[in-house]
Amino acid sequence: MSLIIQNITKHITLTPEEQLLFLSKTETHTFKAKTILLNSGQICKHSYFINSGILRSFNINDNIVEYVLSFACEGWWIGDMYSLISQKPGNLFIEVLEDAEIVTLSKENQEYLYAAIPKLERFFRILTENSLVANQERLMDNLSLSAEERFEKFRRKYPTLLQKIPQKQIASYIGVTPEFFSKMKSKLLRK
Amino acid sequence: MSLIIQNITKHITLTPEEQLLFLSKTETHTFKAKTILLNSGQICKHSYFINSGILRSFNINDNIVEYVLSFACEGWWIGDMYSLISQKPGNLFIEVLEDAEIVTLSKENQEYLYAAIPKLERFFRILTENSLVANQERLMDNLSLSAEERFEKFRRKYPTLLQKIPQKQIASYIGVTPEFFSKMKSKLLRK
DNA sequence: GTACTTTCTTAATCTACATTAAGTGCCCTC
DNA sequence: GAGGGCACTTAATGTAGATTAAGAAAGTAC
Repeated sequence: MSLIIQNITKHITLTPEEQLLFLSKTETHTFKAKTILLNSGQICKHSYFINSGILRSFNINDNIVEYVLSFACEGWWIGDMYSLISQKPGNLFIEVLEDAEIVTLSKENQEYLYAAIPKLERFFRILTENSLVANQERLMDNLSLSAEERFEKFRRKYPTLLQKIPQKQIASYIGVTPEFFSKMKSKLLRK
Repeated sequence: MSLIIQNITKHITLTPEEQLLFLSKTETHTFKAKTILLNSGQICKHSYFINSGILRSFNINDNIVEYVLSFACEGWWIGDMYSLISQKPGNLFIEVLEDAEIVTLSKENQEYLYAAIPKLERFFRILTENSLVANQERLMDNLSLSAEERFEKFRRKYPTLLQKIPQKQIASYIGVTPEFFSKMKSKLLRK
C-alpha cells in the first residue's frame, strides 16, 4: 500500500474505492535537491506529501535572514497553510533539501475530495490538530528554553536530520546564528 | 442567535434542529476573575467558548516563570489542545482574567457531535487551521522580530486587551520580563 | 481606613546571543 | 586541477534583554 494511504489510514478507514479515488486526485513527481516548490509571494496551490527525501519551509526577513519554519521528511505533509487556506500570496518558500519523491494534492482536488469522501475532513482535522500542538510546543520552547535545550529538542524530534542537512539550517530552526551554533556545538563536544 | 452558533455558522450551515442539538450538548457557566478552569497536570476534558470576559492559557516553567500561550476574549475558543487530543495530563493552566460567561463542550460530547453532525468536522478543521496559521506567524515573529515589534503586533491582534489586563501578562506573551517591558513602554511613550 | 499583596517602575549590573571579520576546508564545475 | 562558491570555524566586540534589588503605586481584604 502506498505511503500516503498508510498515512491516512492511521486515522480514518477508507474503502478500496475511496483509496483509488483519492490517489486519482493526486500526482507524484520527483524533484532534485535545491528545487523551490513554492516561492514567497506566490499563492500556494498544493499540499505536499513526502514519499522520500527532505523538504523545508522558510521565510526570508528583510531579504536577508532565513528562518526555517519546518522540516519535513518521509511520511510528512508540508505546505504554506496560510496561503493554502486564504489563497492569497504567502511569504513562505518551500525547498527540496534532499532529492525527493513528492505526492501533490491541489487545493481544488482537496476540496473535491472533502465533498466526495467527508471522512477526509476528519483526517485533515486531526492532521492539523497535531501540527498545532507541535507548533504550540515549539513556541513555548522558544520562549522558555535556552539555545542548547532547543537544540536537544530538535535532535529528539528529527533524529535522522542532523547528519543530512547543513547545520546552518538547524541553527535557523532553533533560532540562533550559524556562528553561535558552531560555538555551541564545539562546546557540547568538549563536554 | 447565540454567539456560539453565530461563530459556527461563519464557516458551515446548521439546520435549526442541528443548532438545538449542538446547544443541548453544551453548558453555559459564569466564572469570576482568577478562577482556574484547568490546572497543569490535569487532563483537559472541555473546549471553552467565551461569551464574555477574558481568559488566558499559560504554563509555568520550573515552577517559577509564567509563559502566556494565548489570550481569548468574546467569541474565541480556548483549551489545552495537546491534552484534549491525547487525553493525557497537559502542562497548561487556563485562567479567567476578567469575569466571564463560558460555553463548555466536553470532549465526549464533541465526539458525539462529530458523529451526529459530520459537518462539524469541517468547522473544527477550519478553526484549527486558523489557529495553526496564527501560531506559525507568532513563532516566526518570535524568531525574527524585536520585542518592540512583537508588542506592536500584540496591540494589533488584541486591541481591547491593553487596558484590561496586567501588563506583566502582555510582557509574558511577547516574551520579555515585566521589567524590560516597563522600560520599553516608557521609552515608546517618550517618543 | 489600615494593612497586605500584587503590580509597576527605575537603575545598576550581567549574559546569552548577535555582529563583524578573517580564515579554513570542501565540493562543484569547467 | 584550478578557481569559485558554500559551509563551517574562531575570535573580538557589541547589544537586546535578563537579573537583582529597592521603592512607589495600586488593588484587595478585613
